[in-house]
Amino acid sequence: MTIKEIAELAGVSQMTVSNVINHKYSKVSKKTVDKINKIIEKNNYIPNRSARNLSSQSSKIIAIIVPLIYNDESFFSDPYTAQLVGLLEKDLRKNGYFAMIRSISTLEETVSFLNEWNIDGAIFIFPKANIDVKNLLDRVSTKIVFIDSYQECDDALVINIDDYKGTYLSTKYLINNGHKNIAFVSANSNNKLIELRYQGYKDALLEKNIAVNSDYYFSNEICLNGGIEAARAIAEKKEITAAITTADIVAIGIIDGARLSGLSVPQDLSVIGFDNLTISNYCYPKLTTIDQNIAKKGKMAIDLLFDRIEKRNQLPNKIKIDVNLIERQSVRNLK
Amino acid sequence: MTIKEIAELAGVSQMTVSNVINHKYSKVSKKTVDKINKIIEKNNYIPNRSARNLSSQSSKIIAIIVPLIYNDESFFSDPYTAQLVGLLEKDLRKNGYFAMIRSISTLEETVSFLNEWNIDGAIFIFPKANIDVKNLLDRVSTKIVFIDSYQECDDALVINIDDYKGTYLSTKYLINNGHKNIAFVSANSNNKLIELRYQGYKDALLEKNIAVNSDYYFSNEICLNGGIEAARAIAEKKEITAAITTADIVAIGIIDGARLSGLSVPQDLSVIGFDNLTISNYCYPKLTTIDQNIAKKGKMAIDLLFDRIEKRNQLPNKIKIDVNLIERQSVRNLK
DNA sequence: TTGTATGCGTTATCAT
DNA sequence: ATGATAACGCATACAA
Repeated sequence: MTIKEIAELAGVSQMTVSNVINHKYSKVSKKTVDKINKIIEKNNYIPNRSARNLSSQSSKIIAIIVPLIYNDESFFSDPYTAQLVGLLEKDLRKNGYFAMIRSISTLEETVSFLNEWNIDGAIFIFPKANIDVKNLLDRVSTKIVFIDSYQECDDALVINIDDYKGTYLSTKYLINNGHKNIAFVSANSNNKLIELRYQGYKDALLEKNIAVNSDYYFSNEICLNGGIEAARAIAEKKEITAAITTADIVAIGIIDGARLSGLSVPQDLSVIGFDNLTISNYCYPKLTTIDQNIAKKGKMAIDLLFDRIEKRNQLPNKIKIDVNLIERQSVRNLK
Repeated sequence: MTIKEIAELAGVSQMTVSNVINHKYSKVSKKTVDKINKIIEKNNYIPNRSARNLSSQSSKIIAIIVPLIYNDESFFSDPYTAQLVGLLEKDLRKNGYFAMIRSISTLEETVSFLNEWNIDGAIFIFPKANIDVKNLLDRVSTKIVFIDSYQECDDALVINIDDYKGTYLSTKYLINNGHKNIAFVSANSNNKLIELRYQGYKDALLEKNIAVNSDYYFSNEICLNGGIEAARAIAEKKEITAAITTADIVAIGIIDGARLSGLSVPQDLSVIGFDNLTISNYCYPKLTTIDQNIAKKGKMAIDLLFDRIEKRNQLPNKIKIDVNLIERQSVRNLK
C-alpha cells in the first residue's frame, strides 16, 4: 500500500495525502483530512520509512552508541549502561523516534555509520577518550550528545554529573566516620573523569590534613572481577580500613573479594560505591554509594538532543547533574 | 557524495559503480573494479542506506523487540534481558546488520513497525503471551525468531531452553539435600513457560513421594521487590526450608527479604535461582542456580534468524537449549 | 485548497 | 563488460 493508492482511493492527488500524513492541516480542508484519514485507517496504510528518509534527508533514527569494550564481554554486562539504554529507548519512542544501538570503536566507523543512515541524533555513552570530537562534529550533521565525557571541545553537547563532588562526598563521609587510610579504587583508564574523581578524593583528605598516599590508589577493570582483584591488593595493606570506588559494580566485587581474604564488610573494611545501581540496594551488605540519578541523566540527554534537533536552542552545551550520597550499610563508624 | 559523482570521477556509468559496491564482480572487469574502489576509498564514499533500502525493498535492520513492562521501569532493569541484548547487537554487527531496539506491547504496533521499516529480521525477547503469532506472521515478511516463547504456532521460529528440566533439577537437588517443604516462587504471569517450570518442580517432588502443596506456590513480579515480598510470605510458613524461583533476580530479592524477616540464607532458608546471571556469582551468599547459557541462546537465535534470511533453511523451527545446575552457596544440606 | 513536476540515491531490467 | 532508463515511495517547490 502506497501513497499513490491511497490518493486514488480518495480521488485526490498524492500531495494531499502526503500533507495529511504530515499533519500539514493548513494546506488541506478539514473535510478531505477526515476522508483521507478514514481511508488510511481502513487500509492500514503506513508510510514507508526508507522513502520518507530518502526524500526528507533525515531518518527518525537516534543512535545510541556504546563503547566496544573487553574482548568477549558485552557492554551490557555493565548494569549502569544497560539501565541508561533502557531509559533512553523509552523516551525516544515517546518522541516518535527509533533507537538504533551500536557498539563502536573508531572515529571512521562512527562517521560512516552516522552518515550512511542519515542519523538525526546520537547519544554517546561513556565515549572513549581517544576519539577526536572536533573532527567528528566537522564531518557529520548529526546532533550528538555525549554522556560522561570530558572531551575538550566547546561545541560538543555534554551531560555530566559532578564527578568531583561524588568522591569528595564519599571520602568526607568516611573521614567523618573515623577512617584515615582510605583506598581509592578506580578504572584503569586514564581520563579526565577519573582524574576529577581522584581530585575529589584527594581534596577531601587534604581538607582534614590527611596525607594522600599514592600506594592507596588501585586501578582495575570496571567489573566485578576488577573489584575482587582490588580487594586482594587492599587486604595486603592491613592499615587500610576503607575504600571508595568509581563504580558500584566494583564495590560489590570488593565486598566479595574481601570475603575471600577473610575480611568482612563493613567490620573490617568499609566500602563506598558510585552509581547507585538497583542491585546495590539488595546486595549484602547494602551498599553506601553516590547516587548519580541515572534517570535524570537520561532525560537531560534526550532534552538536550531534541533541543538541538528541533532547533529550539535554549539549553547550554554543557549540563552538569548533581550527585548525593546514599547512606546504607557498607560503612562502619570507627568512632 | 553519491554514486553519480563517483561514476563521473571514474568515467563510467552508475551501474558499474553499483555493481562494484555490491561485489558483483562477475559483471565488471577486474581493472575497473580496482579503479572504482580506489576512487571510493579516496573520497570516503558510503552508500546511502535509505536509497538502498528503498530500491532493494530491504533494510539491513534487525529489530530486537522487548516487552513493554511495568509502568516506569525500563526493561533493562532485568539484567537477563540486558545481557542478551548486548550479545545480540554484537553478533548482528558482525553479520553486517544493524540493531534497532524497540519496546512494544501490541500486535498492531509490531506489524506497523516491522513493515514501515522493511525490517529484515526480528528477535522477540520473552514475548507476551497475548500476541497472536499466526496473525503476526501472516501480515509481515520479516523473519522472526522468538526467544522464550511457547506460542502455539508451528511456523514460528523459536529458541527455548529446557524449562521443565531446569526446575526439575533444582527441586531434585533440594530434595537430595534433605528438603521437603519447598516453595515455588514464580512470575505472576500465566504462561506456558511458568507452567512447564511448575511441572518440573511438581514431578521432582512426586518422584520422591512428596505431596505437592499449593500453599507453597508464590507468585510475584519478576524483580528484586517481587523476591522480597515472596520472602515475607514464605517466612510466615515456618515449615518451609527451601525455595526455588524462576529468576535469579527474584532469588536475590528473597535472600534480602529473608534477612528482613530475621532469616538467613542458607541457614534458615535455602534458595535456588534460575538464569545464572553474572551478579549471582557475586552476591552473598553466592547463588546456586540453573544456568541457561545466555550466550548460546543469543547465538542460536542469530543462527536461526540468518538461516532463514539467507534462505539456507537448514535448522529446525524450534530449538531447545539444555540447562544445568550450578552449585554454589545458597543451599543448606539438611542431612 | 489542491495538483503537477521533479528529485532524493540506489538498484533492476534490458540493451549494447 | 558496460550503459541507459525506469522504478522504489515520498516530499519539496511551484503552479493553478
